[in-house]
Amino acid sequence: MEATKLKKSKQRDAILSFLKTRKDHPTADTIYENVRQDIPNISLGTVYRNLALLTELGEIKKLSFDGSSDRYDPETSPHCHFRCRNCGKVMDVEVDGAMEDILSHTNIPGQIDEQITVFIGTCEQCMDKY
Amino acid sequence: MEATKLKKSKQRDAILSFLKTRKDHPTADTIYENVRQDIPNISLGTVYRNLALLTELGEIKKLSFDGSSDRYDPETSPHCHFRCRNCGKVMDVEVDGAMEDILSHTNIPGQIDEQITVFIGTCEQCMDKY
DNA sequence: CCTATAATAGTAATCATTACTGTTTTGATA
DNA sequence: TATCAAAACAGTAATGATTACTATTATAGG
Repeated sequence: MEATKLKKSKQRDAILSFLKTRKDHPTADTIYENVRQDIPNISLGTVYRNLALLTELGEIKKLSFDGSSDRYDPETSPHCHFRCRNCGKVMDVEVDGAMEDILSHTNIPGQIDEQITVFIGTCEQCMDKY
Repeated sequence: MEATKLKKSKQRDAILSFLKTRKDHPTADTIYENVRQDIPNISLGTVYRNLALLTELGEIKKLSFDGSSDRYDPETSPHCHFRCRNCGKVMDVEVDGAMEDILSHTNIPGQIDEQITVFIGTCEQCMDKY
């Protein structure tokens, strides 16, 4: 399996630089709608293909949640997320040190590459509403 | 919103009791194929509807992963999972104490109902293969 | 038994994502 | 700068898991 040579594309650049302006983990469709402001005839397939490629290259992270579209995160350093089950919002969560601790408590056979932690609940704004 | 009165159904009982025999977190389709041995004309929609109902009742847990079908877990006490990115297998992981620790390291605004932790990597069997 | 309604089987629809196809862009080389 | 293979693209069709719909059947209270 030969490593295929990467060629630059303005579509990919636009997708990545748009994502870097956002802290709200947008979906492929949101990215599409926004990048379309600059590149009107970009196709949704191109957005998906480049998001997959960027994820593979480790430049971004893909976040999957129950029952909703995948989201994309420009922040690749280890951190975890909080998701509001009322409004669907996804926020970053700091967990200084705790991520390493958890590994010392487990006994998993095999090799661990990645750890995903998501807190599910109700965000402040949605708490205030009801 | 009136609480609708639950009526028993042999389909739901069969789904739940089948799931309780398994430790491998089967998908809706696997559950369907197995329950079909006993109830040949059960429909896939019935399986999905009852899995959703049982999840809502808190009798089982639904597990969502990137790129694959949802899985269902008869074990409702807090624990986390390991997923092999090679073969897709999902295993239970013990994390005595560590789950509580992580919360003390975070500072989330809002109310937390649930914490999901998944380790991604390569399982022992798949490591041996290559 | 009667009746209201929960639950069902079977099928159709939805929706996010991926695959396909013919065209355009990129970049290495002459 | 002209040539050429491969990467990337736009546009569209296909996929696959899940949900919604509809007419029928099963459940349970009076």
